[in-house]
Amino acid sequence: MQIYEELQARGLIAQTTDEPQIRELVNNGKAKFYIGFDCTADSLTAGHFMALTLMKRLQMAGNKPIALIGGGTTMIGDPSGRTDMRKMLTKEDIDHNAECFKRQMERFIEFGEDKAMMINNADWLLNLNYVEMLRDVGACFSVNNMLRAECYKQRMEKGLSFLEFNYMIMQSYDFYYLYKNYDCNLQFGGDDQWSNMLGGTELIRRKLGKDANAMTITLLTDSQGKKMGKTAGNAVWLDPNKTSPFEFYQYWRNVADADVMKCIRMLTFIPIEEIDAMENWDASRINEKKDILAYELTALVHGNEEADKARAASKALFAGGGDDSNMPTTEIDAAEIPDDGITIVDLMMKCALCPSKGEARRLIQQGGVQADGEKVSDPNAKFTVDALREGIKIRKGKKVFHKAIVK
RNA sequence: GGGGGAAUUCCCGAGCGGCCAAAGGGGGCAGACUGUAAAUCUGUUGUCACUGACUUCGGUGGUUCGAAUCCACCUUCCCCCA
Repeated sequence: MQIYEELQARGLIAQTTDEPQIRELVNNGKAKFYIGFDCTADSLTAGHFMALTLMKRLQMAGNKPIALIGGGTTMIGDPSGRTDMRKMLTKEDIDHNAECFKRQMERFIEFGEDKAMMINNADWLLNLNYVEMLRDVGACFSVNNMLRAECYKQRMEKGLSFLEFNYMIMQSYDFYYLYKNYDCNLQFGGDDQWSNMLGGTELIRRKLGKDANAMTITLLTDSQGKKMGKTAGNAVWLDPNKTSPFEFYQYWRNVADADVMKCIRMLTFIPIEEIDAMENWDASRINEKKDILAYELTALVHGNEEADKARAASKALFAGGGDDSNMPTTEIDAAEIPDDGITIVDLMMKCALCPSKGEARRLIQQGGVQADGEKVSDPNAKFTVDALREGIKIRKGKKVFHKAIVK
């Protein structure tokens, strides 16, 4: 099976400009494609992960990826799919974020001569001269068409600033620039980027009379239609300091039944044939599938060693017994504990298990807290320094485990 | 440039000068049921020294015994006209 067919089989392809052409390029390793990443935060997220795997897949098939860091476009802010304006980031923030992105990508994709490239669009966008730029490409955009674009639809109701309106032009300019200077003939991106990407192919056609192509990847949504890669509104980060490998593992371990196979297909590198075989597994093996998904992804992002640890910690906690040495742990200084012991509420605060004492109390009153396997029902229950020397396992709710230990 | 309207807690959104820590919904968290799933039901959802106190309704002042609510100015956003 060739790469394009594989992408199809994995359900990754959403829209394409010219399918036969793209297929031809990609399958013969002749594609030089780019994917843009706007650096709105200091870490990539699970949402970017699919784009990274796509780059890797195509790279393995002999194509050349360009990772475009959006140091310039982030100055504008993409309004696609948003109902409100993004917070404006300072130049310094953006530079810092771009640097973080770079480090994370390097761990995942091979960069270097003849391999993959990493470029920052700040290099050309920030030096553009307004009038020159307008005369150069401004005439190639029809405001009438832009206003019809799907990506602005939501904002037409709530209001769209001129700043953001220009995002599409910047992104189009990127593609044009890369096409001219780097022979980049393809752009890939999330399906929400479709209109921005078409802006680029259109610009290239008008300016150079050449055809460039664009293809979007299916957005990873759960069975409820919500974007995946978020918990309670917070992103699942690829940076281990922001989302620990254990949490990362747990996120995927906890996906809904209905979403497991989809995630395995779209995100892992397990061969299609094996995945097809998994589809026929007995329903009772559903948890096995979730474990595979979680393990594979954790290993890809954090390495096998961390994935092993996360899996071991998970097994120890949920399957009972076993090794708990990988449980998230807070070390407390003995001096911080009063002579007659620390209350469970304070202890939970120390471990950052809840944002306020009130919430800790409520949790306890509702029976959601256990210490070393025993339900704690009194918010004033105390633990002495001696008891804590051995370490106490606190369990919050069903899934959050934490060890507190005095050193 | 002219006219009109809006800003409330994580989000949407109700709110009579005192009975407002502020309805309702969503989301979150916890409990029950389960399989670390989904669905469902229940509780809960500003902070703390928690039968009490304190801080919150875009900002700053003011009126009042008392202001989310009234007034002035400012900021931001939306709509209509140019």
